[in-house]
Amino acid sequence: MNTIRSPQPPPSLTRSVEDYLKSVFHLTSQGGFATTSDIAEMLDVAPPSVSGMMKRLSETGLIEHVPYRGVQLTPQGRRAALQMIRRHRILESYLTSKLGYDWGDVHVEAERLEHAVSEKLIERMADALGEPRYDPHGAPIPTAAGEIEEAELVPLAESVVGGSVVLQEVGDEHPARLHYLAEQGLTPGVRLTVIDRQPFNGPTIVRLGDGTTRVVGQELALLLFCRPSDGE
Amino acid sequence: MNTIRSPQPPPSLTRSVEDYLKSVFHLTSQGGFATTSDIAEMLDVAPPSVSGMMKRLSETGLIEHVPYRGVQLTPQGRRAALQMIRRHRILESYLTSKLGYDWGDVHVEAERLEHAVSEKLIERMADALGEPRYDPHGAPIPTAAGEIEEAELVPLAESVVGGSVVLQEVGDEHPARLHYLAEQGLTPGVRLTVIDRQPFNGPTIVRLGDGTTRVVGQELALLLFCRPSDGE
DNA sequence: TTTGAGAATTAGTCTAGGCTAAAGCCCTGT
DNA sequence: ACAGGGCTTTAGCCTAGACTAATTCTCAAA
Repeated sequence: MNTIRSPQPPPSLTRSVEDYLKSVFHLTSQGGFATTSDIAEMLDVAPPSVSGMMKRLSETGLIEHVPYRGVQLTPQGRRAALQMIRRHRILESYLTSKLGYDWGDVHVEAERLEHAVSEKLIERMADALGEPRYDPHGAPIPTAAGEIEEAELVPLAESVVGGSVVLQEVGDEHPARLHYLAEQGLTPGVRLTVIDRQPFNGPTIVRLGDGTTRVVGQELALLLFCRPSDGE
Repeated sequence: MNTIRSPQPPPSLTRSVEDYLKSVFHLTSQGGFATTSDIAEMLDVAPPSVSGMMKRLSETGLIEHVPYRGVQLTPQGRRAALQMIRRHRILESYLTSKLGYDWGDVHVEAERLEHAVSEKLIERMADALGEPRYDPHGAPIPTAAGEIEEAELVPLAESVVGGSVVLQEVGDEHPARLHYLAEQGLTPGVRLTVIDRQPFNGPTIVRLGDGTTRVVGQELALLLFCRPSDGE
C-alpha cells in the first residue's frame, strides 16, 4: 500500500494568510526582501502582528524569513500569491466588463471576493471574458499555470522628454484618483507624447492622440507606467 | 447637537454569525423555536458552540433566547437572515444563468460567496437577471426590502393521489440528488399527475406532461414541494 | 411524586490573529 | 569604537469561535 499522497490536498489558506502573501509578493516584485514594517503598513496592522504571521508562514513553508532582514516567498508561497492575484484581476475584469462596474470601484469588491471564489468560478469568468491578459488598470493577469508577464515599464514622471510612450498600467487603486484619470483620458492603452517636464519634481506635460495636452503632477505621473513607443 | 445616530451603521456581521442566523431562520420557518441541537446539526458544530453563539447573538439583539427552549429571530435578526438568503439565491441564479453552472453545483459556491459580496454587486446581478423571483431550485428570492413569498406547498409524498400538481420547489442541495432529478425531468415548473402511491411509505407514481411516468421514492418525494393545479 | 434520560448550559481549554509594552538587534554618525 | 535611534522581535494579553467534560434542567414515565 502506498502511504504517500503526493499532490497534497490544497491546504486552504485563511483570508489573512492570503493577504500577507499578496503583500509580500508586491513588496518583493523588484527583488530583495519585504520588511516587517512595509508589510504592516500595507495591511494596516501593527508590526508585531506581522512578526507573528511571518513565523507561522515560514513554518508552513510559504516564506523564507531572515530575522531582522525581512522575508521572501518560497516557490510554494509565490504560487499561492499569484493565484490570488489572478483571482483579483479576473474579478476586476469581470465586474467591469459584465456588471458595469467603474474601474475605480472594482478593487474593493475584488479584495473581498478573491478569498471566496473557487478556481472553477474564476476559470468560468476568464472564459466568459475571452481569457483576458490585462485587468482594467492594465496590470497583467497571471495565467492559471502561475506565470505572469514582467514588463519593463517606466513611470511617466521619469519618461524621456520628447519621446513617445504608451500608457500601459495605472498603479493605483484609489477610486477618486482613478475617476480623475479616466476623466482626463489617461487610461491604459493611450499613446502619449512627452512634451515637457517642469524642474524640481514638477509636472509632466503630455499630448494625447487628439492633440490636446494634459499637465500631470509628479504624484500622479509616478503611478502611470509606460512603455516607450518610438516607432509606430 | 444631536447625539443620536438613528439608522445605525451596518454592524457588519461575521461569516459565522451570518450562518447561524440563516439556520435559525430555516428552522423556525414553520413557527416555533429553533433548538440548540438542531442548529448544531445543521451547522455541523457541537451543541456548546451553539449555546455560546446564542448568548452573543441575544446580547446583540439578533435573536430571542429562551433558555432550555430554543431561539427565535428578532425583527433585526430576521432582516439580516433574509438579506443572506437573498444573496444566496441571487448568486445561485446568476451562476446558473450567466456562468453555465449546473443547478447541483451552485449551492456550495453561493455558500461561500454570500459572505463576501456587497449589496451593490447583488443588486447588479439581480438587475442583469431581470429581478428573478425564484432561484434555480424554485425557492422564492426575498426582495431587497426583505419580503419573502410564503407559499403553501405540499411534498409530493403527501399529495392527493389522482390530483394534478405543479412541482414548485426542490428542497435539497445535494448535487447527486439534484442531478438525478434533472435527468428524470423533475425540475421546478413541471406539471405532474399523481397516479398512485404504494402503501407503507412507498413510492409515488407520477405522469409527466409528455405522458411518461416516474416512480419517485418516498425520500425524494418528500423533497419535491408542489402546489395543487386542478384546473388548467 | 419521584426518577432518570436526554437536551442545554457552564466551565475550562485551544488556536488564529490581532494588540501594547518591553527588550533586542543593527547600523550610522560622531 | 560606540552611542543612540529606529526596526524587529518577544512577552503577555485579548476576542471570536471552536472543542470536551461536567453540570443542570426538563419532562415524561413509573
